[in-house]
Amino acid sequence: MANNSVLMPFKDRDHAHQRCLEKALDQAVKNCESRGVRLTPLRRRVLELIWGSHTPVKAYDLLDQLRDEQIGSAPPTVYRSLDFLLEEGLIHKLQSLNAYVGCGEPLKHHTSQFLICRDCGDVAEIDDPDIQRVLSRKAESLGFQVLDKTIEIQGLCEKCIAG
Amino acid sequence: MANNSVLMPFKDRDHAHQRCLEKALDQAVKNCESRGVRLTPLRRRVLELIWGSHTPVKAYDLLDQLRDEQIGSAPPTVYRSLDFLLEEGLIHKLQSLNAYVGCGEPLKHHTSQFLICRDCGDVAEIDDPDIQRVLSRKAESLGFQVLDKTIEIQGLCEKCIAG
DNA sequence: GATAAATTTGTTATATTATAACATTACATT
DNA sequence: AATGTAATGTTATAATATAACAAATTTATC
Repeated sequence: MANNSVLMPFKDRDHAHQRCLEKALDQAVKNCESRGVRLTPLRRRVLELIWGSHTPVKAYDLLDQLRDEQIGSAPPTVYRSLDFLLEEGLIHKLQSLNAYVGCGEPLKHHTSQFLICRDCGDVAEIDDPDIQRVLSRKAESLGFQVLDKTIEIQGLCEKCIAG
Repeated sequence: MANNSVLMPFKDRDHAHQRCLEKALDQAVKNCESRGVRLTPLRRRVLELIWGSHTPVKAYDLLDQLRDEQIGSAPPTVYRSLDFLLEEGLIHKLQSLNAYVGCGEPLKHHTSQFLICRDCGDVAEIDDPDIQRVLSRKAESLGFQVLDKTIEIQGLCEKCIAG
């Protein structure tokens, strides 16, 4: 990849999504082991369902899928799993969509930036040092202590512009 | 003000909020006239209520206030007014709070950046050219066409850090 | 292994945020 | 006044999320 600030690219024609799902699950298992937290079957399944989608997933869509599989049955089931996965840095919530995506770089907790295509719904996760720097510098200059960042760019991805 | 990229500052001890409410309302009236859209009593009142608060306002809080005044009575009343005000660039929605704030620079449609204090709830609106530039440049380098931006920094404002 | 403690999940109920659909009223133009 | 358009009212419901408490499971300790 030319640009190493891209944590999760847009999914082009030959993007092998099955592989990145497997990779994500492997990493999640390792992360949870090393942190001494439990990636239970339920939590694991929710993470799989999120990674299984090419686009951000809504909580109640997850709930429907779990119900189809006779796992979990009520909103708290899903929201607790989402809370766990968010807490462990395995997924992100997109505030402008009320939807969830797998984290492209779950090894470290971080803030990142999202490019959201309004046409195809696909999302790219990036963490650009220039963006982080300019935001931190600005906050600092105003005496503001940064605890978290929500950076979501809505627009059209290259593929959709090409038509 | 030292830094002219600040569209709406944090409200310090001697911030005369009544004056900025009046200024905002005056500007809103003028904007709507010049655009040929109607700032009806309801819409105007919603805008006043939003500006009347020092912190972001929730839709259902607005609804409660309107009910107290025997104006409007149901959610659509409020959401329609909010939609109008958003459309006209007179307010902004904070996606990470599901709440609304008056726009510090309603003369032009624009995207801006928000610093949200988790302690006092106060919000500053800025529009920093460096931030805009670095985000635009990054999007462009990925072939992404920007239509809108959600940039919300959560943290602690200077006052609250000082304690 | 039995027991106690802690964590996770189930369950029911409800809170919060937002929109759909259609009726009515107000305003603007003729 | 008649007509068309925009705004608001009204009822119902969709979509997102959490509270509170019970039951089951896992982990730690005896």
